[in-house]
Amino acid sequence: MSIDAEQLVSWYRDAQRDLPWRRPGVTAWQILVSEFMLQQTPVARVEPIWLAWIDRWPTPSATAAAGSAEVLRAWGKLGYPRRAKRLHECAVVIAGEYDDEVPTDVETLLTLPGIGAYTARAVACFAYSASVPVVDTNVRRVVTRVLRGQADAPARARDLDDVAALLPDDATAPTFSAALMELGAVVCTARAPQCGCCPLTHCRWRSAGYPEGTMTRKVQRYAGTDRQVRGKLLDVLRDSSSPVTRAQLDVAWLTDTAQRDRALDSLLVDGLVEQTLDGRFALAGEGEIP
DNA sequence: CTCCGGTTCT
DNA sequence: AGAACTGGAG
Repeated sequence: MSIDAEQLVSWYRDAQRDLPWRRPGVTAWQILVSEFMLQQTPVARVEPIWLAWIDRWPTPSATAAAGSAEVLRAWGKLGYPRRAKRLHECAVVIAGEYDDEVPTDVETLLTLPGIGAYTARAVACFAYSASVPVVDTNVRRVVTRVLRGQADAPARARDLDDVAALLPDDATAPTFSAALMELGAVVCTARAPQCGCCPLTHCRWRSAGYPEGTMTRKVQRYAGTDRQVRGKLLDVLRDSSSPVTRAQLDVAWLTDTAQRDRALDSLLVDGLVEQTLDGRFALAGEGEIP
């Protein structure tokens, strides 16, 4: 059981989106930055921020030198700001321990902050053309449908090996991986798949008559959660170039004071916010000398 | 397994 | 009102 690499790759060569991090001349670090930003975040929202970001900080050392507070500010409202902190930490390590060059092997990449199983392989594959399986939610969905005939399925430890077995045994492997992700992103989508535009001639899901998915997803609310409160608190800190008082933070969320306190505490624990000696609050690294 | 943003589309 | 979005870490 496999996926026709020829069909998929030739479709990709013609139909791929013109994304800025896919253009020639983009460095491994800049691809790494795009992968951090794309974690759980749609392409359309990442694009403008990535363009401004690499123009301002094109290298790990430039990013490290900027300081974590400025990096958190530039991250803006992209979401999951812990990613920004980890990206800055990543820059510090690469600049300091790897001579400003992104490591090429998956094992080393996995040791860096914010880089997990997906991002390590995405960087190795897309930045260094390594023939490694790149498995994100899109790839998992495509493989589940085409090869297993199910609309969706939970992630399994086997997924990595299964996708590795699908890779063509030649130099087109990285393109095949990009194409698999692209197919999941624009054709074989979660909600309204465009099967009429699918380049694959064999698909078990189609043969089976598109059976419904059975996965019960968790609701992941946002309004009224601690995450929203954390966002409100960070809004205040991003907009201030100097530390703010507790009272200035308190007005950001008056609905539930216990929740507000819990949110602020979690930001301190995550290292996104720091308290100054006089008891005020600031973005982490605000006081550092750039 | 849970938590962690914020926007957009349906 | 839900769901989806190129995940990682505790």
